[in-house]
Amino acid sequence: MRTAHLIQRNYSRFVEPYGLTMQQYNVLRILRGAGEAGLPTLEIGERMIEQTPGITRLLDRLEGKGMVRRERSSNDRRQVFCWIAPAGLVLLAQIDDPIDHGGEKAFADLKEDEIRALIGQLERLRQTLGGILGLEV
Amino acid sequence: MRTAHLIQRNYSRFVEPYGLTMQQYNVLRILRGAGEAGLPTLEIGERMIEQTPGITRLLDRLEGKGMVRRERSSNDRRQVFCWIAPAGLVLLAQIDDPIDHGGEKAFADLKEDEIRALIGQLERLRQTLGGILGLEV
DNA sequence: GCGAATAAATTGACTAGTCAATCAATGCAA
DNA sequence: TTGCATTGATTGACTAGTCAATTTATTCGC
Repeated sequence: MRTAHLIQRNYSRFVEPYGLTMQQYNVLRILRGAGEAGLPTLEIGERMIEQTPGITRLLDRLEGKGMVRRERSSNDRRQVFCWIAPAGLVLLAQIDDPIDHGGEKAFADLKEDEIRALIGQLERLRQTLGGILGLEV
Repeated sequence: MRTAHLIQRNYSRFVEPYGLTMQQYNVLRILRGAGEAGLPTLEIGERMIEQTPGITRLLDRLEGKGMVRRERSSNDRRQVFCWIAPAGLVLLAQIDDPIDHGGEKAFADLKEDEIRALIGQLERLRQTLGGILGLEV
């Protein structure tokens, strides 16, 4: 948990100058990945670590900044679809390089196969925890 | 970060029935460890993951529940010393066993030496990150 | 011994994460 | 086809984490 906290802070340095939090950055990345199709609100939540009520408010803020567009689906009027707005794409394009570079530096001390081992062990841990908690991981 | 989040949730299950959050539980553990001597506010913060302004408010809530006692130091009147209150000790005594047991279950799938390797790699990662961010780890 | 720098703690304002409750739309079953 | 459960999303109320600014007390240099 200490390590996760430091990683969070490390990445935050790169997105905060652009007025984004890590979570907001994450949502934008997910929406960029979804492309023209967009995504319903709760599906964004499923791809993040977070619980659903938080997603709505995250999107509120991003919409307020003009980074995201939302529209109630005419197909199933319970759903609200979300798209990344052009301003969001421009912003991401600026952040992509520095943040990737910053991430590499953090892991520079670990060898390729150590990183793989680390990921594997964390995955097994999540598997166990997911079973205990009855959640997807 | 996903794994850390699940671990947090796993432990939360055990402390929330007692009206505590994980961070509050953590503070109580630290204060129990400090014993009769108590600890100044910011030293508690240093032993946690958190930044200082959050500690004050954490302690406000714990004091409100009668779990913590605070007193301005007569020695250096800038400092506020904190102690765990008797009610806090009683509460911890109830939680200790279930939470330790719950923690063991989470790591049951990893072998002893895998856990050691995991800890070592996370430590090296924190070392690197601490250097980059200019923080203690 | 005085004034400036420093240290400990707090407050304000914000974002985020959580649970419980609510609301509207949809689907299903008799 | 009407009533009831389910689903998608939101709101309210709370805890937590962060930064910037502030308050109060101490220390250091001269």
